[in-house]
Amino acid sequence: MTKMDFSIHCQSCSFSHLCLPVSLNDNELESLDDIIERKKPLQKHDVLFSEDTPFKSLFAVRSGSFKSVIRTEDGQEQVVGFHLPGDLIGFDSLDAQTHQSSAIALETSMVCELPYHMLDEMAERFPKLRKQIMSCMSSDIQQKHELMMLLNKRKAEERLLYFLTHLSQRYAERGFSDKQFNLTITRNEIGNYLGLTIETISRLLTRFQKEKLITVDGKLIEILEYDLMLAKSKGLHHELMQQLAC
Amino acid sequence: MTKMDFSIHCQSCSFSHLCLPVSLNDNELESLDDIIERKKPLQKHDVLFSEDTPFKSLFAVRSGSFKSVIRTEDGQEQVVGFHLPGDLIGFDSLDAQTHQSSAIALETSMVCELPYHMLDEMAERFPKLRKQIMSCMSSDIQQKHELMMLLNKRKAEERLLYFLTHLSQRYAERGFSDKQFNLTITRNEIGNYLGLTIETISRLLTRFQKEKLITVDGKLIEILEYDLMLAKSKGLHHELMQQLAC
DNA sequence: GATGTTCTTTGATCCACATCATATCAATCC
DNA sequence: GGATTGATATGATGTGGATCAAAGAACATC
Repeated sequence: MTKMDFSIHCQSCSFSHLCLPVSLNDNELESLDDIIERKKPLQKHDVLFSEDTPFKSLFAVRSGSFKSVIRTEDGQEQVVGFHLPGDLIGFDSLDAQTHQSSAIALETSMVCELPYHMLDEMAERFPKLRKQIMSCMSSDIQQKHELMMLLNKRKAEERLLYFLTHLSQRYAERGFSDKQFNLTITRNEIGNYLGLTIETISRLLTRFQKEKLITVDGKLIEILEYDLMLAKSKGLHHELMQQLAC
Repeated sequence: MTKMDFSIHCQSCSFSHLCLPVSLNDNELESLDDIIERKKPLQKHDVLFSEDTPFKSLFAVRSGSFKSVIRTEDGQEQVVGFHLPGDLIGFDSLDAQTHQSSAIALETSMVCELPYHMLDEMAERFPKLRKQIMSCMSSDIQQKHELMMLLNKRKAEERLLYFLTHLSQRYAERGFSDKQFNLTITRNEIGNYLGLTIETISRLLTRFQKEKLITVDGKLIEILEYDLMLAKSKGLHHELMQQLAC
């Protein structure tokens, strides 16, 4: 046997509303499910693919979490994204022979492998699938635009608050606890992603705690003031204060 | 007559090697050409679409140049891209009812309008077109990753050198003069894109000129030391120097 | 249970770039 | 021609977060 069965199918996957199955009917879903290869679990730090792996598949996160990183010519590393269950990984490599980034498990995780040529063939037959793939890529681009704004215009405090509220929101979408969660992402990785040092992240987290926005206990984060954090992350806090003053 | 004819077709367009027509055969190209609407020219500062324009088409730049900007809730503007002939605009909005960014002409420019639902329908019939659209989006994402690295890891000098060399390279791909060109982009827009102030851009440009990397005469830029600039933009300069010393 | 190792916290210092202020220059409009 | 406006340049000053340094915590290994 060459293909193992790790038994969960799209039809019963609790993240299908965020993944490609969205909007497919039973028939289409079954076809999609047929081409998906369930891989065996990856352990923390395991490399799903790296920048020299030939590109032949996209991956959907089934459980756990991943980071995507690119490596620069002078050997530095840049985290370009974090992936939660239901997310698709690999959209940056459709025009290349090999992957253009590396994907690394942040904890014990499972993925579904979607052979790209089969997916493409299905996209021909199923307009809704085609539309969904395009939508995913589109919102990926959109999110990168927001990130550019964050990195160019926002200061450390706002960046980290954006990160925390955004992560909270993504947990909520997945039915996880969104006000209290365990970070599988290290402070180092957060800093790398947000263009800040680990020291700055650490200082801010303790400050947020003093300000009663969150509580921190190692990797366990509790969000206490979501709305305020969200407002602050958008630099709207000062304007709100001004409005109150007027 | 509802549709004006501005007469240049894909078959004779000198940027087709960068645009969707790449890899299409004559037959396919003709079908593509049929769905394209040539619009009348836009003047500098004209808005091709903005964030409240209903999304129904992608646009290909036929001549001139554009910037894409997003607006934040607190009213700031973020430039997220510059578009030259052959580039496609609008990939960030495929999953939305309205455009998710604004596109503004930087000079007198022309575009081809590609109604999305017709393009999608063609993507069903022509695998190569489908592949090309996906490739375009994919390299868009990839480029955004590179940009994240630039904004997070590089200092002002390296960012601007990247911008200049990258622009030069894009001009070269289009058969334009790549060592001497007129910036249709203002220093303000460059700064906004790179997360720097206009003063920093101005100071760096004069410094680069003193260092004999470029000459600047208002909007006219001449690249004198492309290779050196490229190396410096990647932070490789110091290592090169070290290697020479060893 | 001692001993590296990796991750995090906290403090002191520094610097690249922002900010502020003013000057220059070119284009446009009465 | 003079006035107005927008883009650019350049100097003086300030600051947010990097960098440097050192010490805890948490975790793994034997």
